[in-house]
Amino acid sequence: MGQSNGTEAVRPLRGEEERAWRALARALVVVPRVLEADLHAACGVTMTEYFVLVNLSEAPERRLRMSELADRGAMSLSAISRVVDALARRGLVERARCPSDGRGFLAVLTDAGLTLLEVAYPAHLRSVRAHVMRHLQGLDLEQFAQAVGRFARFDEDAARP
Amino acid sequence: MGQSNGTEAVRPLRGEEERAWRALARALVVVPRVLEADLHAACGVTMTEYFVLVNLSEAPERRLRMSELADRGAMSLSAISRVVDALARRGLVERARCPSDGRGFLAVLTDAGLTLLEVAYPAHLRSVRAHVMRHLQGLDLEQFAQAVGRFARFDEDAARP
DNA sequence: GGAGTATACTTGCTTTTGCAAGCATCTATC
DNA sequence: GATAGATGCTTGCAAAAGCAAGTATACTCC
Repeated sequence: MGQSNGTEAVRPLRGEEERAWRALARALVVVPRVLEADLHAACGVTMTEYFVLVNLSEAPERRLRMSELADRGAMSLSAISRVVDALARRGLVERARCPSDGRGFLAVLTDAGLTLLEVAYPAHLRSVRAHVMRHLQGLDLEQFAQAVGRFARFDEDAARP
Repeated sequence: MGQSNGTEAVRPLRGEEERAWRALARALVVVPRVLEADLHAACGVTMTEYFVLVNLSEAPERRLRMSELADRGAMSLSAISRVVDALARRGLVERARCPSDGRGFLAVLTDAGLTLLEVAYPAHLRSVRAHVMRHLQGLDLEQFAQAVGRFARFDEDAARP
């Protein structure tokens, strides 16, 4: 965005910074792919579909607005709209008009959707443990969570390093 | 893959594990998007195009086989093939037949490609520092790199947690 | 209470990418 | 040295997702 002009010198990464960044860059590509593959193998849903189902299952009355789903997942509304469509065609969710706002729509988790989650949730959890959490043993998880949680935050990272 | 059947009980994540995973899951979605946006704003190339250009610039004679590029980037050969096509259309790389193997093709970085990198590299570096590395201050970077570097490795993570 | 604007969602279009099939070339075996 | 299979790359096709334009409903100010 409004950073400086892009050609001035920037200190390159030091050795240990370089290694940390390379490891992370690789993880950014590989982890989503592996989790997606595991989930697909276990129950035939994509990560975004799973995300919608889980969020609905945790919501009061198992229902949420489209925009709420989009916000939580950092996905566009159009993506959510299509994912909910796809889930509705398979009977895993139903669409309903929002009673308090006629412009709004709700996605409602069906019993079939909940049943599918009973397979998908443990499968995904096992996958996350095996591919990710397992490797964090010995680290200070609170410190890790705080650091990673600050990545790409609008407020914090505009300032100079 | 060949894991157990997916319905057996799995211990849910503990509080600090949960927070670490949520932070990471968000980063997995948001970081690539932000870096991509910065890079595009700075010089109009995508991350995968940038990745190809950087790897070529570091290679002997500024040239690499398609398959070598694909391996390094954990991308499919078809994706690389198209990206190199796109770069070639813009004059940033050239294609050449591999002299030692008539089946193979090389992507060769042009002077124009190198010039573009002189803008793209510092822009990307600044972006990585601002959005990611900046937030790792205070952590043991070697330990972080080793842990993250083990994520989604085929060998390690088949075993039980 | 009506006109104009804002909001919620949907849909058409485009881009990116993986998979699978196809083609060219190389290698091994006879 | 000819034939069979393996390998390297390209290309057709389909899925996923963002942007922008369209539609329907709500809100605001007169």
